[in-house]
Amino acid sequence: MTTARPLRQDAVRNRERLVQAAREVFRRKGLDAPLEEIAREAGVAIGTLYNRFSSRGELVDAALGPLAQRAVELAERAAKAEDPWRGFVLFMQESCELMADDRGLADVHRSSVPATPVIDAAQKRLATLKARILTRAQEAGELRGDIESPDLALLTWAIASTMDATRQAAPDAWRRHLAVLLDGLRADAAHPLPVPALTGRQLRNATPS
Amino acid sequence: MTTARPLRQDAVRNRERLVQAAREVFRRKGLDAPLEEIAREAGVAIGTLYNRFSSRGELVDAALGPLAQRAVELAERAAKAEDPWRGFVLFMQESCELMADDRGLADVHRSSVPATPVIDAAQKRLATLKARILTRAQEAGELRGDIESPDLALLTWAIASTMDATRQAAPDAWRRHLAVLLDGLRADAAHPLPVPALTGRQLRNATPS
DNA sequence: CATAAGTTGAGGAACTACCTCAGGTTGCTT
DNA sequence: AAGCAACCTGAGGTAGTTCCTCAACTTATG
Repeated sequence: MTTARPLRQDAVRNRERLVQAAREVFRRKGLDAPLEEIAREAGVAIGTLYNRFSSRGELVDAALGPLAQRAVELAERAAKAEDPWRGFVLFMQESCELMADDRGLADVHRSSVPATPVIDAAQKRLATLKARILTRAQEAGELRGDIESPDLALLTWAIASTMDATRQAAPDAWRRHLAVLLDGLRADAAHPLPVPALTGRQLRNATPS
Repeated sequence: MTTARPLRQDAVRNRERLVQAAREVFRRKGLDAPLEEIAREAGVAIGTLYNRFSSRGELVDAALGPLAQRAVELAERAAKAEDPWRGFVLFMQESCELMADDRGLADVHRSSVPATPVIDAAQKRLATLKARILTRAQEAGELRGDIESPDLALLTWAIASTMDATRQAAPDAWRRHLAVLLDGLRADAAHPLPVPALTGRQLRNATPS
């Protein structure tokens, strides 16, 4: 086992600055933002970034861990809402709000992320909760029954795309998009769907933007 | 006025090959595909491409003109369908089918195109027809009344995104997405929308993917 | 103050795509 | 069939991006 020697104080400080900067840059530009920009934002040389984080993944983990946690907590709340349909709507809306505010977090939802332990765990947990939220709303008879988890993933994905497109011009435009989708997701609006849902495998094979 | 001397035969042949190749490559990769790939597909040197087409726009015009025309014809048919709602659904469905088959054409719908005369004209015509199709369906009481043209543009955009994502893994997945959207667009499914629609200006300022 | 830990940032490597132009080839005219 | 202009070719220059390294310098710490 590797005995980790404590970091020097300036190194600790720089690490913290880098994490902050990464959070901010990822928020603005998504998880594939140039690392050099993060170093600049942190007021630190690029070499220092590579000293502290040997890969983008480590930095993503450090920066997005807390945020991903918030997304999970949100899902947990929604999964235990008294009214299953309201829980579903709540989840969709607040997830989207988080995504609208943070491109990096949107990348997590879209799974367009370099796999990292922390993010992976959050995604797994999210997947479970999403399935529960969906099933509950269906069993309550409010959410249409022919929708499956992968559909939800795809729709979320689509909303993330309109967000990316309209973020500058009209930061709230996605709310209309989501509202129309939600209306289409109600059981009483349902007309038969033309093709079967994606399998999990197909969804994983879907290429991020 | 410039007297255009006729092209030499080999030049004519190469030009035609380039247009064919461009159609194919744009179809697969979208309108920002590398020009070198088009030249390769045409079995012609890159210099020749630049001899025949001084800009990407000219090539786009030559390659997509006919296809854009088809999209317009489709809209014209839909705009004069006996049943306005069926016309609307038809338009959405067939437009999406064209987009699913041709990434380049999807770029036209998304307006993520270097402005060219031919494409511009097609887009203008399409915009008019779309507005008519929408209005008719609304006046028939089938399409929800709180939807406006820019909404439609955004939704089409979103579907194009899911297409891009799932094209390989599940080429028909977008049909489910569209179906849910259409259900949400019916007048009898409508719940009030939370924010105003995009203005035309905002839509134009929206950034392509 | 000695030393190891840490920082720095210019610079090399690897892509990608664009566009040019000198030199070779070929169609077309007479 | 000769000669010329039109055409084709593709290596190579330009430009932008991002990644990552490392020798030289600085500084925290015991």
